[in-house]
Amino acid sequence: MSPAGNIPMHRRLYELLRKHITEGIYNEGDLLPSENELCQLYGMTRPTVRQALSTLANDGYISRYQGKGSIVHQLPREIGILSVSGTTSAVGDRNLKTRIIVKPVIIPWSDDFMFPLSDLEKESGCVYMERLRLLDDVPIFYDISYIANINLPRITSRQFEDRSLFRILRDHYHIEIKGGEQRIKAIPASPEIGNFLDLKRGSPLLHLERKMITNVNGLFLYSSIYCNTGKYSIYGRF
Amino acid sequence: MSPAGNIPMHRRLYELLRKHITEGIYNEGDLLPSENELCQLYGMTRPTVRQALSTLANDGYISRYQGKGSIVHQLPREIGILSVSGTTSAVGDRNLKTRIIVKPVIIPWSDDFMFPLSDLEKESGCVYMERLRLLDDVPIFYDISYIANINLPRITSRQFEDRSLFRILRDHYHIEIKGGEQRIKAIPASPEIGNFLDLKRGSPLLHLERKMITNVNGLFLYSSIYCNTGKYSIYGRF
DNA sequence: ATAAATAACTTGTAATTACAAGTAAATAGT
DNA sequence: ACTATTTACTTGTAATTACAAGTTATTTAT
Repeated sequence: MSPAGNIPMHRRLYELLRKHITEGIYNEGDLLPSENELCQLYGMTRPTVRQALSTLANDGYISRYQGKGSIVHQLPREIGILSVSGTTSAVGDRNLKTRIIVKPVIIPWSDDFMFPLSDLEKESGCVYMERLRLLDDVPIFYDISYIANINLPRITSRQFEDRSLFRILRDHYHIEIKGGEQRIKAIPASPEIGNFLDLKRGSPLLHLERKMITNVNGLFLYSSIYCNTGKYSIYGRF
Repeated sequence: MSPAGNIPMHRRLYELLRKHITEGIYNEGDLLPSENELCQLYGMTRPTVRQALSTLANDGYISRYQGKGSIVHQLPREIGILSVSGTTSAVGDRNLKTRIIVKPVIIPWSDDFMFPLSDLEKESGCVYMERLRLLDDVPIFYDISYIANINLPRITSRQFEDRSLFRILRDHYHIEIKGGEQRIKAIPASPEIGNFLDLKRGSPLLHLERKMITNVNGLFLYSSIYCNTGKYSIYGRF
């Protein structure tokens, strides 16, 4: 393996192993090939292999034990960056649908926005959209997205049906989510939100406010997510 | 700096910088000294320094930017491993109180425990306790803890008032939390829980089920946390 | 047969070298 | 005064070497 395509070798190995783990080539509890074996297999040196394994461990895909090796974990499936774990059975990608409630429009930012905004963001205006996400045809997430309109040509005319916002940002604008912060609350369902999520008014609802950091300096992705956790839980590692 | 005390150099640098960040020697937005400067300052080489900075970045204390440097973040205060961010003002350690509802007792594990248990855990029995945690004299967390009774002499007779369970485990048993997993739900308050948290029956309540991994092999700490998020939010980074 | 010592693995730590790529400030040219 | 270029600095990537430390299976001695 050589550093072609401008993508670093450790990143390529990370993606490859991650794919093998998520696709089930390695299963829960399996030992990954040793560092030296990976070096031979993919023609790279130990620091490079170790960097890939270190990232995998940070992301929770493996645990590394001195003298023993790297053990594989099977994480729950993810929706966007949110993980859900069903109370009954595992969640597969197949059953996930997205319905657009408000197509992307450019609006001014609200004065009392949930996160502080930079001057650049305020000047640029806000790309706004609302989406409903269903699992097994049951509405789970009501997702309101905000992103500053900085170098996002033709964003309002893109096809968002059944495609992740994250994927569109990555494929068309080379924007990737690198991390972020969030606040979590339990709130009573308002009549409007309750209507979308099939919940009675006042039913407990999970509310997340998130600010996501991208690889583009000064560009952040914000979302306000209402989540019906009656059947599924939000799952996370720390 | 030499690898004395059997603690690796990169770890020592990590702890030092972390201390400087949490104590406010570096503030939000500050640039850390460059990698080469840190090398000179502490007499180590770049890979070692980079390993320390990499861990700091993973733990959310800094963000690293190619060509620019490492920028410091001031994280919100933490209660145990849970971060809370107030809707009004910052949360200080001073206002935090703990009230014991059920003193530590040894009981058998429930048959339908929230996480699967190992045979060793089942045989060992369960140290059980219930605590109420208050912020500014307002009850915020109702915390039910479970831990397998493996090598925990005299655990039921320890003083838990106003002291963190984490600190007791660390100070008396050399047990440290290394990570874990959690499920988050919004639920309606039951009369009992509502009574402790000053909430009407049916009010939205945040419920967390957590399994925490320790440095002791096979020993896990479980907790079921009910959280009144009316005034404060659970805060997290990812 | 059992137990202790050994050997052969595994990952962890650390120094060294070299260059690539991104950022920001100083400089030179208009 | 402004713009473009250069320069100096930052972190990122990658190979190489050496040894330490933990785990496991094998071998050896009892």
